[in-house]
Amino acid sequence: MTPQSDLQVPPLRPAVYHILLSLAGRPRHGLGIADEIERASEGVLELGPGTLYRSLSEMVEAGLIRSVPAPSESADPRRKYYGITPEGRELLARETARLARVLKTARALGALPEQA
Amino acid sequence: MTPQSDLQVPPLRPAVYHILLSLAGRPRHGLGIADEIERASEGVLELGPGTLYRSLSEMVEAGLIRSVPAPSESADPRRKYYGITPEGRELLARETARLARVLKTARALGALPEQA
DNA sequence: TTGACAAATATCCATCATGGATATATTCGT
DNA sequence: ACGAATATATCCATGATGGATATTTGTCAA
Repeated sequence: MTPQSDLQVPPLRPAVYHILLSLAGRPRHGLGIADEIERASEGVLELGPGTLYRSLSEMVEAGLIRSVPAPSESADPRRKYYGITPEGRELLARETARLARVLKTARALGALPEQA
Repeated sequence: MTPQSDLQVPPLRPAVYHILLSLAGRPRHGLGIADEIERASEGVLELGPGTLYRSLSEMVEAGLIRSVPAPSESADPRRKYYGITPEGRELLARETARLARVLKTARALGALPEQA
């Protein structure tokens, strides 16, 4: 009965978190987001088109990201660019802080191959 | 056709990762694992009984954890204790290292409320 | 000791997130 | 202008999750 995922509070779904992260630096368009996520994760994370465009719609609806005009350099008008909103940045910060606490715990337990 | 989750390679499902983490320090029994995860995450992460016992079975099957004799202090023979295996510890280290890289990226983008 | 309650494990089911296939439109290169 | 490629969008089968429920077993007090 209660919704399973709020999209507004941690823990964030991995797709939502990595989309926010990929937009933290600068606006990107749909496939550019997917490419950046795959690049940054060294191929470990792949975002299918279903998850990608569904997540983008939900995140716009939730006010985490919004449509922005295309950067002048890009001429292809098919691309829809998205930028992170202050709300999205706030949520990204909260989830990142949570991850940092998890990692701190893991480090304290010696759950790392080396000091990273 | 290809299995969606391998359970042997990152990215790990959150349930599997946190179970491994909760067992890194010492063996625990089923509900003790769930309690520890909820405690360590300050109530953010909850593990339902479905996910808990299903994950435990899969992880034993995959050789990530194994049944261990109960610590002497505990008298209740209903409890089944699990300990992490070397394979589980190795996987935990790999996934933790991946998280560390994600966090490093997030920090570089200023996606943290403060230095944590 | 016995009866009531609580704890622990286990299974079932509805819901929802995911990835890939597919569809559609539009642009680019030649 | 035409074919190929790009980008977005939707659909569907699969799988992961949480909670309800079931079952067993132990604890505790009277």
